[in-house]
Amino acid sequence: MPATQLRAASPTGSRTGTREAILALALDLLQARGFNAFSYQHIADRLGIRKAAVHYHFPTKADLGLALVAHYRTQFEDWRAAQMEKGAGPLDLLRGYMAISLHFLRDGGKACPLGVLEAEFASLPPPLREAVTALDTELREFLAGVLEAGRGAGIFRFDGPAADKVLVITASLQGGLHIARAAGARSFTRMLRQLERDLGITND
Amino acid sequence: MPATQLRAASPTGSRTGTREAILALALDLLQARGFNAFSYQHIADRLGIRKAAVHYHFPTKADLGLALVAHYRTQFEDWRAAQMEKGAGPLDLLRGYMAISLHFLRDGGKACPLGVLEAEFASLPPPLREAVTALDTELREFLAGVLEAGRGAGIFRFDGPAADKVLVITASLQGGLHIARAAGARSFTRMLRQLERDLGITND
DNA sequence: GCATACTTACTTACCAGTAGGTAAGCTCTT
DNA sequence: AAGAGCTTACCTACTGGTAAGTAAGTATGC
Repeated sequence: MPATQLRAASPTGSRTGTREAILALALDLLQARGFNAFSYQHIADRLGIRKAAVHYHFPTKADLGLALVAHYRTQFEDWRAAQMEKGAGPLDLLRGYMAISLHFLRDGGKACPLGVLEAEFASLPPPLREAVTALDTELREFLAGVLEAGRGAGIFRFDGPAADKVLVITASLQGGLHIARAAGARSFTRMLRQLERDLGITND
Repeated sequence: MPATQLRAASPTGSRTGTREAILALALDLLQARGFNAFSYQHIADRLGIRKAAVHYHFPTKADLGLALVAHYRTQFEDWRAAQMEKGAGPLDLLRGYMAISLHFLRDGGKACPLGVLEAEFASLPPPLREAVTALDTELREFLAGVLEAGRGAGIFRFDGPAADKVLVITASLQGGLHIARAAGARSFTRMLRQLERDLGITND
């Protein structure tokens, strides 16, 4: 899509920004309701455009899902780059990652995009499944590095491989966001505190 | 539902067992695909009956969802009663609970019914939401008791309130079952081992 | 500098399929 | 005779997706 690149490069080229508006709204709907629980019609209605306009930008729902994963991946990469630039340590990185989840929860009870897609995994188009698996792996590898570095620096304390510990932490965060919808937001903040205790982090 | 009680009480009263077959299949579909991802038509097709027959037993999908939660609750109560009868200790109970999750995963990559319903919480009929919250609370209270008893007996070792630790464990189990679909079944068994390590359980 | 050719970003109008749900009738057992 | 347990036939709403058309902008050749 050379035209898209052109628009992205030159601000004057983007007259409406419809594509970006669809992506932002769809990510919201995905996190708040799930991939199978929103339709092109919902997006069109809330954006004041026609359904076919959504299909123009994202021909099939699989295309939209793929773009959503790519969009979320970009957001994560930007966050990671910003953290690295300001020299964030393992504790900053872990707490920053937790803060992202907490922000989701407070923003209308949203969940992690990957957690939502994994919950609906069986009904996802195969290409979307592969994209989810790939990003999921990337996030876990990043966090495993954070955990290992933190343990080496004496900031975290835990038994077993960091690759196993990261599974507990990401599963807790994703599952905890879902549980918080039924059990209340406090359940999630209490869970976060417990996750820190389980890493030997002593709170002031 | 007097008819249900009658059929359940007197085996001769149940000629076909259609109601039970619907419940069993619907629970399967719920765990494997999600509440919004199966339809009355799916159930009817796989059971060799008509869609209206499903509506006869469960007029609306909310009714079916409510029955599903009640059904799962009964299964849990039966399991708990059986464990209590054979004098299971905290470690048996915790591992038994983990084994249920592992059994779900191996039975076609199914997830915890409550975890699935919580992931779709926003699109659930309000009565169903309340039933989910109630059962979720019950399960957590049970497990918190197990954790506290185990800590008192020197079997488990963890910091903080058992009510917080149970949030980490249930969120891990529910989230871990979803993640396993994208990351593979091994990720779940490794996560289970880490959960045990985080409780100070030393494996042979 | 102006017409021609083409692209972008939509709209209107439609499609087949499926969703949940209902009313009326049939059949078998008690 | 009555009711439980269905079936047939239907309804409306909505799903993802497509075809055809159009207004507005951009690029190119002369």
